[in-house]
Formats: sequence, C-alpha cells, structure tokens
Amino acid sequence: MSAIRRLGRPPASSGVQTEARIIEAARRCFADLGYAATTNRAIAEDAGITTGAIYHYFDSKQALFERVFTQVEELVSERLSAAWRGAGDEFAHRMRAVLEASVVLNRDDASLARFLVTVPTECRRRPELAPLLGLLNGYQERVFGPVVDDGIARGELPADVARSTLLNVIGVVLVGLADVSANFSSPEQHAANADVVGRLFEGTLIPAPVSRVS
Amino acid sequence: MSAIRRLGRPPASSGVQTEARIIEAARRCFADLGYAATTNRAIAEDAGITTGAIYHYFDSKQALFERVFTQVEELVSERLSAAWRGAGDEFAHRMRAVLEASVVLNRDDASLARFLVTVPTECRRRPELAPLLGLLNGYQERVFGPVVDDGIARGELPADVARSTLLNVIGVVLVGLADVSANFSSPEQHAANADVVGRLFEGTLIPAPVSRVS
Amino acid sequence: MSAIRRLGRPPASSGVQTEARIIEAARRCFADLGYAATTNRAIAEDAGITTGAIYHYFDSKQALFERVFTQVEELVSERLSAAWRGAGDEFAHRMRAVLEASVVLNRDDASLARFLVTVPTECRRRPELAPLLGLLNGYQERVFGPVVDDGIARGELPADVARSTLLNVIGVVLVGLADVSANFSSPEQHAANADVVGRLFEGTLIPAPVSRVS
Amino acid sequence: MSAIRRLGRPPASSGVQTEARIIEAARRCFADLGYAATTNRAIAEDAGITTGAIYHYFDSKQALFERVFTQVEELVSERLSAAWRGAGDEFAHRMRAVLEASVVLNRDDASLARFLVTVPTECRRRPELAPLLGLLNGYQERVFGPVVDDGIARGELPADVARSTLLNVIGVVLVGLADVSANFSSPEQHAANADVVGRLFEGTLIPAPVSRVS
DNA sequence: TATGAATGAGTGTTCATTCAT
DNA sequence: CATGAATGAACACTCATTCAT
Repeated sequence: MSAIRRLGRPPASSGVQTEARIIEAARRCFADLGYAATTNRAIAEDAGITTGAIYHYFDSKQALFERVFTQVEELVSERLSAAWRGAGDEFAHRMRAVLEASVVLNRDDASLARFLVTVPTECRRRPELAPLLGLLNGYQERVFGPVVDDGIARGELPADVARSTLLNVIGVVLVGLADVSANFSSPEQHAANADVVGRLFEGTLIPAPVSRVS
Repeated sequence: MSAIRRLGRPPASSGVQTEARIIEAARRCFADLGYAATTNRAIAEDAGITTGAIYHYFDSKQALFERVFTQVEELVSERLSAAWRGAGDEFAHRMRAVLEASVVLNRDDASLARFLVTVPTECRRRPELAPLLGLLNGYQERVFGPVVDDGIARGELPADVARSTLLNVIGVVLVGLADVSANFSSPEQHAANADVVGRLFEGTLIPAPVSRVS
Repeated sequence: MSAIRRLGRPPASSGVQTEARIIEAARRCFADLGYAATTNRAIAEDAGITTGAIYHYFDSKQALFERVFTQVEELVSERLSAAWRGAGDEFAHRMRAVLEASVVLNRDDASLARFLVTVPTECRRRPELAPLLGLLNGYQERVFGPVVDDGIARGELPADVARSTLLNVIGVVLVGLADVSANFSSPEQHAANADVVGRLFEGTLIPAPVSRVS
Repeated sequence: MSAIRRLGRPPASSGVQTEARIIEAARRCFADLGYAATTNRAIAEDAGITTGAIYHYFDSKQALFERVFTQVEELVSERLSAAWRGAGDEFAHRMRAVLEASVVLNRDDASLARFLVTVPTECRRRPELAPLLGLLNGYQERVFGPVVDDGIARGELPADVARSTLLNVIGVVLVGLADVSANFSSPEQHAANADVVGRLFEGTLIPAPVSRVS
C-alpha cells in the first residue's frame, strides 16, 4: 500500500506486542485505581501509546476490562489448582499449598491479586460488568470444588456444614488475605498472615480446649 | 410521592435532619458504587434534595466521605468492642461474639460493612483519602488489641506468632467475610460462613487427625 | 408581635446602619474583585451579615452595584468640582487643584477611585449595567465642562481643538492616573505622577523647543 | 454557515490553526468580558469548536489567558518600540510616534489594547494571574526606558523628576487613552485625543502664558 | 430585621469515544 | 498501525436568588 516503509519499527508482530502491553497496563491501572478511576489515558501512557490506539484492539474500556479479567482468572486458577494437586491428599496440606502459592503470586506480581480481589466489587458496582461474576463463581468451584469434596469424603471436613459454605470460607480467607495484603501489609507480613491462616485450618493455632481441662 | 420542590427554604425543615439524610445517602452510595463512581447527584437524589444543598453541609465530596467514615467507624467499633466485652474471657468465645455481632450488623444495615470494607481500597486509590488509613489502623488496635493481648496472656494464642500478625488475621477473616458477603452471599449464607470461621478459631472445624494424638 | 425582645441589639435605626455597611462592603468588593467575581457572600461577610439580608435592602446584585455607583459618583464629583472652584480662574491652576484632590481622594479611600475607574469597563461588559455609562458622561460634563469652557474663553486652551476632545483628555489623564495608581504605584508615586501630569498641563515639563534654537 | 459537526477528527483540520483561532477568540472574549465573565463556552463558540477542544491546547483557562497575554504583549511592545525607533532622537517626536502607533494598533484590532489595558486589573483581582504583572513592568521598561533615558540625557526631560515617574507618566497617558477609547470614543475621537496628548508632551497645548516670558 | 435552608442554572474541567490522516 | 483532533455528556462545585422561620 505505502511504498515507503518506515524504518526503526520491528516489522513482525508488533501488533501482538502492543496488545499485550495494553493488557498489562490495564491490569495495573484497574488494580491500582479501580474501574471508574482508570482512564484510557492512564492505560495508554502506561503502555506507551495514545488513547486512540486502544480502540484498535478493544471495542471499549469495558471490553478491555473483561479481557484483563479472563487472562488473570486463567493464570491464577491454574497456579492455585496446580498448587494443591501437588500437595498430597490431606485437606490441610492442600490448603497450606494454596496459601503458599497465593503468597508467591502476590509477591511476584501484586497487581494480579489486587485486580482479582476487586473484580466482585466492580461487578456489583457497574451492572455492565455483572456477567463476570458468573465466571468468578465457576472459578471457585473449578479450583476448590475437588478440594472440598475430597475433604468431606475423607472425613476431614465436618459433614454438618454445607459444601457451599465450606467453599465460601476458602474464598473468605483468600480474599481477606489478599485484601489486607493489598492495603496494609508488606510481602513478609502477607506470608506470616497466610501461615497463621494455614494453622487455623490445621487446627493448631489455638490449643484444643481438651488439653486445658486435663 | 415526590412533589416538585419550590425555591427557597422548604417548610418544616431542620438542617440537622437534612444533614443526617445526606450522610446516610452518601454511605449507601459510597458503599454501593465506590468513591469515584458516586456522583453528588446520586447522593442528592437518594437524600431527596438537589446537589447544591450538599455544599451547605459539607465542603466537598471528600469531606462528606470523611464524615461518613468517622461515623461508620465509631458505630462499628463500638458494637464489636461491646460484643467481645460481654463474652467472657476466653479468646474463642470472644471471637465468636465478634463474628456474631458482625453478622447482625451486616443484616441490619449492609451498607455499614460494605462501606467500611472498601475504605482501605479507596484510600490507596485516592491519595487525598489516605489519612483515613491511619484511623483504620488505630481502630483495629483499639477494638481487638485487648482481645489478642488477653489471648496471649492466657496461653490461648501461640507465643511464637507476632502479636501484629494475630491482629492482622482477625482483620483478614472479618474483611474476607464482609467482602464475600457483600458480593456473593445472602445474609443466611453470611451467618453460616461466620459460624464456620468461628469454628476455625475454636479449632473444631477440622477433627484433629492422627498426628495430634501421637 | 413577639413578646420577648432579644437583648444586645441596638433598637434604633439599625436598618440604616446595616444598609450603609452593605454599600461600603460592596464598594470595596466591586473595586477589588470586579462585578463578576464579587459574590454576594463576599459582600455579606465583609458587612458582617448573611447573604439573605442583602435582599432586604436591594433587589439584586445589579441594584446594589447601581446604588454604590451613584453614591461614589456623587461624592467624587462634588470633591473634584469643589477643588477647581477654589483654585482661581486659570486653567492650569484648576487642573492642578483637581489632580491634587484626586490624589487626596485616592489616599483616603483607594476603593473610591478603583471602583469608579472600572465602572466603564463593567458597563461595557455587562449590558444590564450600560445605563450607568450615561450618568458617567453627564458627570464628566458637569464637573469639567465649565473648566474647559473657561479655558477656551480665556484663550488658554487652543481653539482648533474640539471642546469634547479637551473634555476627553482630562478624562484620559485622570483615568490613567487612577488606573496606574491602582495597579502599580504607592500613594507617594501617585502624587508624583499627578505632579508631572500637572506640569504637562502647565507646559513646563518639556522646555519649549524655541529655547533650544537660540 | 455552521453545519453540525460530527464526532471524530474533522477533515482538513490542522491543530496549529485551531490553536490560533482559540487564542484569537480568547483575546476578544477576555478583552470584552474580562477574565471572570469569559466562559469557555463563549471562547469555544467564537472559535467554532466545543469547550472540550480547548483543553487539547491549553491546560486551563488561566494558561490560555497567559498565552494570550504573552502574545499580545510581544506584538504591542514590538510595534511601539519600532515606532519611536523610526522617529528620530527628539523626545516629543518619539512620543508622538508612539501615540500614533497606538492609534493605528487600536484601529486595526481594538481587542489588543482593550485586553492589555485590563491585564493589570485582572492580575490584582485574581492572585493566580499576579505573575503576569512582573512581565508587564518589564515591558514598560524595555519599550520606553531608552526613550526616557535619552530624553533626560538630551535635556528634554527635567532632571528633577525621578526617571521612574517619567516612565510611569508615559504609562498613564497610554493607559488612559486606551481606557477612554475602549469605553467611550470612536476611532476618530481616539486619534484626536492622542493628538492632544501629543501636544501636551510638546508643550504646545496650552500657549505659554505671561509667566514664561518674564 | 435577619437567618439559613434550598434551588436551578451555570462554571471549569474530564473523559470515553470517534474519526481523518 | 497509530496519532491526535474533536465531540458531547458528564462531573464537582459555585452562586444569585427565594423563602420559611
């Protein structure tokens, strides 16, 4: 089309690279500033382009958010799934492995957890993002469903508690850890917090009351 | 229902009442939509006034947010403090009382917890709100500091875990519960979740396995 | 009407005093900030009342401005008229007296001149104030008309210059002096400036070129 | 005439041209309405764009004002400097040349003088504009400093008057002329006024009376 | 007489989005 | 592929004005 080829620009696959840079920049911005406060301009500057270019790759800010979400969700769920799969059959061991994996994830790229933690809130706040909530529920089930099922089957988890509640509680501690970590704690503190939560699941944090009677 | 208001001072209106209505409306909006997405107009409509009237009572959106914060923080910390103070000396009992109080609070007015949970995130996102973070830290210490200290003194909490980490973990579960409740669960589910977390602190969730016997 | 009379308030003629305070406050504000940037609130605070009270005495901001104008215009024109009337018949002497009076006026209450100088500009800017321009023209004619007429009659002012132009030029130097004084100069500098202008009218600033030939 | 503009970049539009149009429109509006009463909307309409577009070229209304100022100040000071430089060495001739140049400037684009005259007042009124006052002082010195110095050196200006006062007085008559012209006079009247002021500086307005002979 | 609650129109400014280049 | 000019709707906030008290 254009006879003169501009020099200095990598001829191959620059589009793919640009798209990836936009996604990363968007993840950081959404994680740091939230959906409402993240401007296309902030994303563009972080990615080293101009706002118009975003629209070559994404239809809208919302579409970009959704793309970031699916990418983060895949990565995190794979990591956490892999973690407990490599930790034997015992429930407490698996939980500990998951907690440790979440600490590592958080240490390597804090924006992953920060982003993921705020997704539910953003979904509640912006109705147009609500469909993502369904994906998040599926994620919880997919990643931790087998852990809970095995725990119940093995008698490690009490039978008088609803399965969904057990799933929920795993979410509670992971969300709580990530949230506290994002806002208050250093990575070291995050690790310490995760360790104590692991001990909660092992039942070793608080000495069983029986011993006090004797 | 809502007749068109005329100019001038409306009959039978007290400034104190209006101010209270604005604060309540703002709490709901901030909790539901976040700081950035909450518009003065949304607050005004919720409070049954026009946007200009807000500025008779508050200097800015930020000042209004701060006012909501201090009010919520006071109310919640009083309730939670009262809860464990009326629950004997045992750590696990106190935690259970706190968890139950948080369930009640959440059931009575979900916007209280929703608002409070998002404060740290908002503070990180908007530098001008950062000073509130200091107040939140003080709150954690004020409300739960004695609980942790007594737990350590009575030997119910392990001595090999830093006091600050124990405090943090209490925050983790409360934040996690509120967050999950705000985004996923019904009040009933919230109560069930809190109950399971209480059992975690009692060490009774997971039947101590073989290893503890030996 | 109300049986109980509030104490501490001067029972007599407080209304008149309040009105005067409002007018003074408005003059200062209009002079300092201009019509557009002067808020009712600024005036009210300067006068020690609330904005609502202004509307007991004046129908609108515009009416208040007009009232300030007529008051200032009367005071200044009386002072300047009196000045040249007490300075003999010679044109240059009369001009000098007028200049000196303007210096004194400016020293005693700078807001008088500042206000008056900006009136024409405000009138051009806000069409609703335009009628005041007519009054200002009448003022020029009333105060300086006789001075110019006598100057022409006495042969002190050249016959080949239109009377209106001579009137205009008196306005030029007075406006110029006030403007420069308002924005740049100290009272002392204002006096010095006025003195030099006086010498211009006496023809003694620049040595007549004749002398240089000889 | 003004068709409804569509979204996106308008065809055949150069940013430089638009920026220039905005500056011109702003100069007219600021000159006519003053800083406070000039709305972005007025500027935008005058420039044939929408208000948002202004912010592609200027950070704020204030920045736009400053830009207009520097442009006008440069243009006017160059014109007036050139005028007296081409008028020989005699002080009165130079002043006359300056006055005539100011008449021409005013006739060609009245908004130049109108804008410039109101700058000091605006600077006093809005503290954020105050820095411009310093530039204006420099301008007076730069343009008229040599004129005064030469006048003193050549004995045309009296040695008993402070140099700064002489500079001030030049400002007084120019400001006064522009002000009166802006508010009262036609271009013809302006020229006549300037002519009379010129004669003041030549000492020929008032026929030196008896006293000068003796 | 004076206050202070409230309105409604307006301000400067931001921003997601569109589109010619 | 990417830029940057431009829009239009929104935003937080201000202000002259009205009116019950």
